[in-house]
Amino acid sequence: MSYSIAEAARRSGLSIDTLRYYERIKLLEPPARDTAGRRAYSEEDLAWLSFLTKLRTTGMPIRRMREYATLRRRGLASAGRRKAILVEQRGAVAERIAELQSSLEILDYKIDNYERIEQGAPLPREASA
Amino acid sequence: MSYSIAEAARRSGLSIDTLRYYERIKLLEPPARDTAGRRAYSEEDLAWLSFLTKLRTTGMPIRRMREYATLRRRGLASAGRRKAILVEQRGAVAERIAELQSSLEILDYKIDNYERIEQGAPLPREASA
DNA sequence: AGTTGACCTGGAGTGCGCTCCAGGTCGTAC
DNA sequence: GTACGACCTGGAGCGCACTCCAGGTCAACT
Repeated sequence: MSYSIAEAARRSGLSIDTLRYYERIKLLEPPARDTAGRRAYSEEDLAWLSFLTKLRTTGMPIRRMREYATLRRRGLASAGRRKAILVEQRGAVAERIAELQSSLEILDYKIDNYERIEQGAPLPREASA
Repeated sequence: MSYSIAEAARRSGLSIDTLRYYERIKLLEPPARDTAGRRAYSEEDLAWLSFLTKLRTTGMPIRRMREYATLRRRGLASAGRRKAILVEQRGAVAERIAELQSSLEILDYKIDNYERIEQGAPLPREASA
């Protein structure tokens, strides 16, 4: 079974333009083509795309995904370096989560202040609100 | 007490260029000037800058921060709308945390696979690794 | 009086990650 | 045989958040 670019876009959640863009910048290996020269994505292509979109969600820059993609093409021998990239990214994600959690507290605090203002309480000392 | 732009940069963690940029785009009210026309940031300016950098950490786009900054200039009457912005941002941050947490799990799973490969285990079925 | 260094302005340039466009080719439906 | 719609290519354009630069002013130090 293979998929047109429109289908691949639908399934991956990426736009058609983005799929072609990812191919240009070598995030994707060029998919097969049908007799008319149109792209025909395989299940495997879609699995890779799905993984890529997950990496993107982690905030990994395209440059780094490209590195990973290149290593992947080199096969098993590159497994160690691919793992290292994922481990590094896991660290970055954990840090970002911590950062967001602490900014959540700040937001809560500020929102609280606004609620007190609504209830007619005095303004907080700091004027940065 | 007031601070030179270099001091303000050091204290806020922003670059001098970014401070001038934020002023240009109206995220900051123009700070006072000394007799030579150089910017002199007040404590209050720094407090606002510190809050801005926190909003930035939450991933709030500058456009939205500008909106907040504009409302702030309107004073107490705008408190409700400012609160709404913060509440919305809190929601966005919570969502982003959830997203990152689920991608952490995916990373863990992938890293696990690589560890099994290192131990000579068979490759996972899916080829997207 | 001259040099230094921090600052000033207006404007151009950068890297990222897409997104859009013009002009063209195919296969299918009428 | 022609109209349509999906696809193709190469390349330009865009929004974001800075970052850098040239050319100039000013106060302080030697």
